[in-house]
Amino acid sequence: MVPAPSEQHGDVRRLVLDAAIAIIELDGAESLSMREVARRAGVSHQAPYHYFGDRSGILAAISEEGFTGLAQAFRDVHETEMPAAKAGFIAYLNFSRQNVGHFRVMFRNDICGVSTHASTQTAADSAFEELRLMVSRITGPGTDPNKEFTFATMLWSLAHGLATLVIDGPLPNKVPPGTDLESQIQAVIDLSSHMVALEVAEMGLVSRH
Amino acid sequence: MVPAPSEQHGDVRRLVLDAAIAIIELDGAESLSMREVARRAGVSHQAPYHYFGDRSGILAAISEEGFTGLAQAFRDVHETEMPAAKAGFIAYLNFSRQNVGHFRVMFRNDICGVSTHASTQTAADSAFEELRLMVSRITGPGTDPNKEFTFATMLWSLAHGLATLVIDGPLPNKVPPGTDLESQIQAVIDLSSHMVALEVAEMGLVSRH
DNA sequence: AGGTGCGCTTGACACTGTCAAGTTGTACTG
DNA sequence: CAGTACAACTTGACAGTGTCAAGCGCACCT
Repeated sequence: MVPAPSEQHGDVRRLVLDAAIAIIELDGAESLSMREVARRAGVSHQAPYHYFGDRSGILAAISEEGFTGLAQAFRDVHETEMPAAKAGFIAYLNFSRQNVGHFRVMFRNDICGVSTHASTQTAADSAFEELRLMVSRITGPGTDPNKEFTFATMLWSLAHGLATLVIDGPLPNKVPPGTDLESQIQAVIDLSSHMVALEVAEMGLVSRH
Repeated sequence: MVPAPSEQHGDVRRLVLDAAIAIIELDGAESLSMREVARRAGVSHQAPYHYFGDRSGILAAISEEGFTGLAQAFRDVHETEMPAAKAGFIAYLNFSRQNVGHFRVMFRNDICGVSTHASTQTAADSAFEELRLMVSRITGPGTDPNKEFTFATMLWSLAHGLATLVIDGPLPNKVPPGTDLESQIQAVIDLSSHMVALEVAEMGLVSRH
């Protein structure tokens, strides 16, 4: 079949990518099939291979896009007036819930392609660097880099754990009656921010001494 | 081919399950193939179906086993003399790292089978109940149930995030030179426990007032 | 002795990822 | 303006996959 002339061309790559993201969002990366992607994008079963090489290529492209977006989300945190930790949590949760397709791929080392696709690797590094910058704003200047890394990992774990439990985990089913998921997420973020603030305050006291 | 008489029978189910867990541990749930499982277990390509119905059945069985194990790990926390929060973190991390195959399936709602397989559901519920009990030991008696749930979710997020970042995420590649993964994990756990203790202490002060 | 059913087996089918080899339009060279 | 090179797809083929259907052997009851 000849390519439909109704479609402005050059978009095929984007069409394919969006179809893939939609499938992952609906059914998980597990059931991402190149042929289904092609069908959704309205192209031959081989067109996706033209742009992405193979299945891992399409996943790498998705996670590259995701890491770029996450880095931007981290940068945007600097603009808010909220405490940095709280703004960071909210940014992470928002990003993950608004980009479920990307998120499901990005943090799965087996399929995200950071170790196999250089451009994905760079995008991931850049997101991580933004995280580091954000954390150094939270802990304040002059913090020991090693301590800072530990702190960053802790914050990251907290945000990442909550996001994955919400998106792919059992949390939505576990919300007690009388409240809803949204307010529980808010409550966890508030509690976490408060707790982090306590820790930062104590770190300040200790280091001042 | 006639079943090999060398194999003591009745073990086939276990053989199949272990083969599946091994595959998931090596290559992720993504690439769990029923036929490969059968090959590893040394049975026909249809034998796994006899015991587990279909692919989702085998995954459900794995996560059921996982949740049962996790519940036990939580129960064992009561025996230690460590602060409960710290012991809980360590238990969660140890469980996840020693049962990577199980863990990779348990917290993926799309494949774990909690919503489709009743026995998996019960096992998951029991693990969650143990978590709740553990948390109530941390926050102390008489805490508002809603607040307690929020606290539980926060602790769970922290532990779960760290575990997933370590097992399937980019953390192992990000450890700064001069330290190793193990000591960084320890440091994050220590920091987290300390921070949680600060929060609990403040909660106590506030409620006392 | 004859049936019943569990614990597997082989066989078949539609579907998958991927390699190989066209086909078409477009851009650029001579 | 013919020629050619190349990107952007296409169709075709192949081995491997999940799953349905049906068959076989053996233990156990009646």
